[in-house]
Amino acid sequence: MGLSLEEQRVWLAYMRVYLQLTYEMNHQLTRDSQLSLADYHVLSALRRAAGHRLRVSELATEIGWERTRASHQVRRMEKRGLLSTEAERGDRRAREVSATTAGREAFRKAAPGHAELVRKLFFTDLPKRSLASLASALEQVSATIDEHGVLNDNDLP
Amino acid sequence: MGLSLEEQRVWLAYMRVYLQLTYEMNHQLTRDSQLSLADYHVLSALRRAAGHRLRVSELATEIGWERTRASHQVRRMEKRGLLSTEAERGDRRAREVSATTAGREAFRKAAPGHAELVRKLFFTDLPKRSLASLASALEQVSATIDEHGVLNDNDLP
DNA sequence: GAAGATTGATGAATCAATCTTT
DNA sequence: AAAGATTGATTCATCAATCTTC
Repeated sequence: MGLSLEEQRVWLAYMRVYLQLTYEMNHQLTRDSQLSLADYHVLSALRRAAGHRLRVSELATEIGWERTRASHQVRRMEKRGLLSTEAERGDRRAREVSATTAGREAFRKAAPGHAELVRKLFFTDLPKRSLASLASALEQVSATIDEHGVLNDNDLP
Repeated sequence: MGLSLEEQRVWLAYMRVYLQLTYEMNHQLTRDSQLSLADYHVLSALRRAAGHRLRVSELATEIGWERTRASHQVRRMEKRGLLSTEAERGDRRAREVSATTAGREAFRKAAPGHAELVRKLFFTDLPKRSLASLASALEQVSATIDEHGVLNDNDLP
């Protein structure tokens, strides 16, 4: 059940990066723009999405949140004028979320500072030759979580 | 300023793992034990610490939090009987935090389930031969953040 | 009844202001 | 005044309960 020594080493390093980086990203964003890290995740997911729109539940899955959290976040961002929503034609249970002009503009303004932070804190001292293997390792982990994770787990008994 | 294509690939994968894994860890812990992920971080940091005790600000640094967050968290955990604190001899401004017997016991009970989740979601499909390079890459990133990050940045002008 | 989503209450995180000891 | 830490107010996250459309 326990982790091997080498796995423990990986895990401790991962946790350190995760904890430090979360703080730094959130701090930089709230200081230099009017966006929180949560806001940024939402706008970033919408920008990557086909048609630049997502259902609330798709948005939640994309960001690794529960629906209820996404719902609250969307409501608050809508109130601030960053998002707009409308009922989906064909299935009026679903709501489609998209960024307003103001939302896209806020993201556009915040993106360079965020990217600069990422470059500075994550990539500065990382040798170029290690990028490919790092990418495949992380992609593998992400795939494993997709398969075995519990978020949006619609398995039957 | 922008990231290269390969860097973008690494970053997207990192963010996906970070978002998914945070949710899964927190969910598993709160479901199977009486500890939140934040509680677990605190108890884990104390267990690793020399003498199994840390000042509030050391604890904060270790977990990547601001002092104020650590202070609130310690107060709540003390109320629940998981931690105890005492003024440091020699410098009475500082408070030393340590886990109570109940706190250590709660951690001991929660640890196997947490480790099992980590093994399942992170390491299952990760080839053994990629562990060493993954560890050095993450350790390098952590060192970079230590150097360039803003958390507990005591630089002079 | 199930899928998609929202609401309301409670506990947690963040920011600014404050307190105490050095 | 600076270092170490806490407090109080506001915003955010989480859980359980509910609503609406299929």
